[in-house]
Amino acid sequence: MASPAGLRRIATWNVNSLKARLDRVEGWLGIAAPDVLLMQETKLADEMAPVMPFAMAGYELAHHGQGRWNGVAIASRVGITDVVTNFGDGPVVTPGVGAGGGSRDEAADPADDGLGPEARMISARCGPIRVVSIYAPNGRALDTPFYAGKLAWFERLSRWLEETQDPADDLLIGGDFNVAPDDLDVYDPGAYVGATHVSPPERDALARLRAWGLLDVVRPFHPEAGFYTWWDYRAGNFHKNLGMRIDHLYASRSVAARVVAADRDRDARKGKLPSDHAPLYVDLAS
DNA sequence: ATGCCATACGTTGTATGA
Repeated sequence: MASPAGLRRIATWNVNSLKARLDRVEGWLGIAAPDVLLMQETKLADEMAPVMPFAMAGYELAHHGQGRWNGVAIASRVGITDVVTNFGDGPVVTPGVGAGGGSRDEAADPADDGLGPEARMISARCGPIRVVSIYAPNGRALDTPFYAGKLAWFERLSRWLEETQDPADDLLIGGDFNVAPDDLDVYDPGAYVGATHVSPPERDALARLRAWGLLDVVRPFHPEAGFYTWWDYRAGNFHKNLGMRIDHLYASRSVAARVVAADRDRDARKGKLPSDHAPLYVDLAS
């Protein structure tokens, strides 16, 4: 009799280019041995996704990218089925715009570079649960259309959950939310007054996700200050632990009840040419 | 020391990141 699919560890990592980081990601798979790895900022087109290197490591790879910016992926060694990208909205076709161009709709998508909608969401069933890998927009500054676009993107995420998912099911959503939910998640809250990542509307967007039926499954295991997932490359901020906790793993109640440990791997942020984010992971009871 | 920015695209620099 086959044992149930062994899903013990789920991780998320903003790799800041999967092409540039492939060796480090492969190395980390060998060290941390996650069963599922959610990735963000792969910065690859789908046809450039490193399917074979992941296969050699024992993982199937589902990738949703656009090329130069953004890009999200799921690697799994417990199966990948029922993949959904971009909330199932599919490619956006602007009516009346031919190959020769046409006016861009800045209000609808301020970051639209003409290469299609930004690749910021991919979801799949991996063994017994559905996972979602997300890369929320940065927002840049509060008085820009990019900030409004960030809030609209979170609304789209909430609406997708509300319309297509059931909080009673086994679900985990992880990634780079680009929001620090609490002042404890910022090295210097005073330095971030009036900035993105900490504004009440952004924090409300995360609260709406929790209200739908998701729980932060990392913070309960690490209530301490200074538990960050991102550090600016510049000014030795990593080495001074001047960072923010903006990567998160949120789980439905049934999954959250099975989480027995959570941590981030600061070692993966060390050394030459690291990502500016550390991987974050949870362990589930069998 | 964990050690003082990195990515892609492209060209002598620009956009982006958070």
